[in-house]
Amino acid sequence: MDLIIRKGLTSKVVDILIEQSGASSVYWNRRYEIENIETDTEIMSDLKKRGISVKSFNANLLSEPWSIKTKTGNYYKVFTPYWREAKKHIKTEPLPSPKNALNYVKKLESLEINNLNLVPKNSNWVNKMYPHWTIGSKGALQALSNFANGPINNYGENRNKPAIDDGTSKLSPHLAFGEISPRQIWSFFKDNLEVADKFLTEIGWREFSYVLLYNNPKLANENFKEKFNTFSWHNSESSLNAWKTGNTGYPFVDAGMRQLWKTGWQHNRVRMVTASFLIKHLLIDWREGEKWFHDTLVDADPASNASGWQWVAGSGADASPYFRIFNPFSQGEKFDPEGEYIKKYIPELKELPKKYIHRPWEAPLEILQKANVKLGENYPRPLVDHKFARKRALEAYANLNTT
DNA sequence: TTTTGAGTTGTTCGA
DNA sequence: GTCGAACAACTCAAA
Repeated sequence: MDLIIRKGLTSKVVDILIEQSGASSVYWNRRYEIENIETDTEIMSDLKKRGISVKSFNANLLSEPWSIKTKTGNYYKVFTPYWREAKKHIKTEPLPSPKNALNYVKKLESLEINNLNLVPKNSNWVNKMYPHWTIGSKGALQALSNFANGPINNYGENRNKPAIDDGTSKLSPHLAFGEISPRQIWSFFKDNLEVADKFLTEIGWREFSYVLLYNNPKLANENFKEKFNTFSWHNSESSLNAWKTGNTGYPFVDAGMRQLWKTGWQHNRVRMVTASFLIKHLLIDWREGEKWFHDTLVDADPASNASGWQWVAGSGADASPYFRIFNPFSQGEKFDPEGEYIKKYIPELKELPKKYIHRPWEAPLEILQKANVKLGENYPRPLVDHKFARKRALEAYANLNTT
């Protein structure tokens, strides 16, 4: 059986395929963004009217977002009780493979994937990403097995250290593109649920994010908590650009933003720090960060990305408390004590001793000179003072409750 | 209906 | 250097 690739308006393409193949049934896997739900619902009802059998399935999630409910029948808005309940409903046994392979009556015409211009030709940024990822389900299964054969055992600790390359599973892009399903992952660990618990909880967050997105289709655009609608975000194109390009003057933040630009991915621990910096140190609207991450991440997921940004902003369900403002250099000192992560993505700082690598602005001039660091020239000074920014954010968030 | 306990990942300050 | 408390008030979920 071959994969048939077609291009065009979904409803039309499906019609043409039905006609060409003589199909009497159409099956697909469900999607959860509002536009896709609408498209799929429309096509489903149209096909049914014409006597064609239609079935849709869940291949993307462990549980359908509408299936896990509180005692009063509402969807969960707090992760911990959600996950406690959701875990009870997970079926660990995958379905058996079909007995008979599907056969087409005749061979159908297909577009060539290489002719679709899916990958930009006249740019070098895309080539930089290939070494970091093996695209496709083979790459996904390989990543899963590599992770299960070792790193999972130290996941609780190593997942917070961005310099450790295999501290996390790196499965996110494979999940985002459907190259692996969460049920395959669950089933893989079904005899070691205890060992994998911390990791599987992260899969749980992905599930929970889909519950939030399904029940709040505008999760990426509108504050989950309405009181945030009056928050007056700062509008600074130059600060936003400094953040995007990794030029805030805080090495841990900048390393993260440069990792994102270079590899299409950013370590989870660092995502929290860079997001917190944009929102709380710069007071820039979380939606700006959400958009940038959505554009640049190879694992960009409409549910996880939106709910993650709202969580950091404090505007989301079960959100991070207002006083949780990450310190952009002490996070680095804590989770990258040797500065290896910094050196990897900011080579300009690689000669700096670790004592100063997370806060070069405090280094004596002679040490900076010896390390060939010229603040304001080959590496920026801090965009904002941490103490000042922290106080300013706390006041802005306090205002939220009194207005 | 009311009550109760809890809520991913932090930082700072002062004893 | 270590440790506990404070940093607000609110909403959620279950008993």
